[in-house]
Amino acid sequence: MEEKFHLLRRHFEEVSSITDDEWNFIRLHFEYKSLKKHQFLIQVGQPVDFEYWIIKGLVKAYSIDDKGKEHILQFAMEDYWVSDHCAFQHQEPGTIFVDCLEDSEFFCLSLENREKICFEVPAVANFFRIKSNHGYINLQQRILSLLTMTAESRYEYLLNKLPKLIQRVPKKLIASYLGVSRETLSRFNS
Amino acid sequence: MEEKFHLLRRHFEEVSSITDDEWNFIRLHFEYKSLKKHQFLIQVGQPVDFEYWIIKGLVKAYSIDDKGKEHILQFAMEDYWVSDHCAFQHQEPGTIFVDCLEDSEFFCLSLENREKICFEVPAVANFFRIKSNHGYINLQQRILSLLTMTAESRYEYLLNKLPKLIQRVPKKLIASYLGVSRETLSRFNS
DNA sequence: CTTGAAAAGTGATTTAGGTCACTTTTAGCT
DNA sequence: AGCTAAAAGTGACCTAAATCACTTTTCAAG
Repeated sequence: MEEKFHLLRRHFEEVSSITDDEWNFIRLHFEYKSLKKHQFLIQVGQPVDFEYWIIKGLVKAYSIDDKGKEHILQFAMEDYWVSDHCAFQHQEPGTIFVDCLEDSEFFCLSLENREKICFEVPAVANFFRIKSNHGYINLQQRILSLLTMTAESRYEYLLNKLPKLIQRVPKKLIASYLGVSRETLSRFNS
Repeated sequence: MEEKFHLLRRHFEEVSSITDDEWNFIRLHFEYKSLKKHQFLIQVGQPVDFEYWIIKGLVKAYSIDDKGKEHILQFAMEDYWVSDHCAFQHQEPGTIFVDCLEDSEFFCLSLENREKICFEVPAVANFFRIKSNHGYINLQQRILSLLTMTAESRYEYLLNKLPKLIQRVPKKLIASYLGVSRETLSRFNS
């Protein structure tokens, strides 16, 4: 566990360094959680009590439409943050599912604890500010890719950007992330 | 100008209140800018020196593809922040255009000044953290709408969510924001 | 007011990608 | 190793939306 907390500290310090005292305060506000493949981290209609930092593993965040079709909002693996941010922020029931594609481990941060450490330790507020900003930029680029690129070039782009991810995830889920049918994606390689 | 700065202060205080001293420090870090309809705030290839808070007016942020087609990333009006966040954050040349759909006024914040006031006044770090988080949530919802909804229901959804915007913006730009052709959008009403 | 340009509407045609139905391949289990 | 289930591939067909070409309407500037 010490080792795992060390990874989290290193993650925080990618943005700006923090003192040992600050760190000892911060770490008290995280809980540890471990799940097996196929278990749910978040479910539609259930409370969303935490944001999760992934120590190890891989999850998918997705919503299911009226026809039962899955649409993937995000893949998240080691060193990523994941939650139903909307439901979490407003402390409302979940609007999406998040489940594990591999056995996974998490550090869990409640809204109350997040606000506490942000207002107590300014470096943490800046950490989340900068992380959130990066996330925003990434989503803008995904939107642009959805507006401007064909399904095939979105696929090539993703292959290029996250090659390790593609290896760990079935192609039908990649299709669902790209907004393309499984069959169409399958015809791209050929 | 006092009146305009007052609006900006009120905007900051939507998240958490700040002292007069803090405010007097903060406001020194903003510049004022005013542009006429059709003038550019940001251009591809040009430096992106600021993030902009819109005092008054309306702008569009968009990229142009190889066929010369415009794809709208964002509309922004009074009380919104706009920039080429990606280029701004990395202090690189612009990757998108931002121009005015109406005569507009802005408060401009440089990266250096943003970091200065964030690290000097923790309330500001928290302000941007929370704003950025809200922005992230909005973009996630837009991605979901692009993945799960038909063009027509995206249009209805937008009509419902931002009715005032639709009145101020030509339909062909709405089409470009929704990722639909002008002609197809035009057939939806009938 | 008038007039020229931009925006919006509309019909005909094309096309990217979806859907359905089926086969082949791959990967976990015990 | 052998078996089942999930994943991936493939052909035939369908459909939502793009594109092209043109007309009508609206709007802003002299």
